[in-house]
Amino acid sequence: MTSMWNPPDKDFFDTVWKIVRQIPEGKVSTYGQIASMIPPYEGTDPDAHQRLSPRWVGTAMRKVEDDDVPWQRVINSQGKISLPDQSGDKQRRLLEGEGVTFGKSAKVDLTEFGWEGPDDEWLDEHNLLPPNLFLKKPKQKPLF
DNA sequence: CGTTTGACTACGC
DNA sequence: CGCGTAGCCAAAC
Repeated sequence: MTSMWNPPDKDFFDTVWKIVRQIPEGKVSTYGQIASMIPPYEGTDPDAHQRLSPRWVGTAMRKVEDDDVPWQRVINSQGKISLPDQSGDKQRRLLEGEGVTFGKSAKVDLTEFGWEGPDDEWLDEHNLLPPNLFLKKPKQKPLF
């Protein structure tokens, strides 16, 4: 039930779009990183604090209609584009037009182009969490 | 109202 | 590195 969300937003699509609008030109973020910024919410089991699955960030990108949401700046955790070839090419061209470069295996170097997230003040204003930059094991160095 | 569906990810080879 | 797989979970149907 959407009313049980911690943030005041009515549904998580708005929250996802709001975050994606903060990604600056020339930078990229990942589905998992965006998802990690949204606080846990109460699921059907009150004890289980659920987090938004990165899949839903992808779903939110698919539903983007407003031109002010830079959907092309969200790629997957491998640094690659998660779209069928034709649309993927469009996304790649858009990013290249912003200065993002693709290396071997059509991968973006996240250490160079990865967005580190909004500043603390913005996060606080919107009741969101700092992005989890530790993509794999908790005690690992951040990937970017 | 139950089933299917992903613009995902971590992990094991 | 690449590839397959299990888990993911609200929305769409």
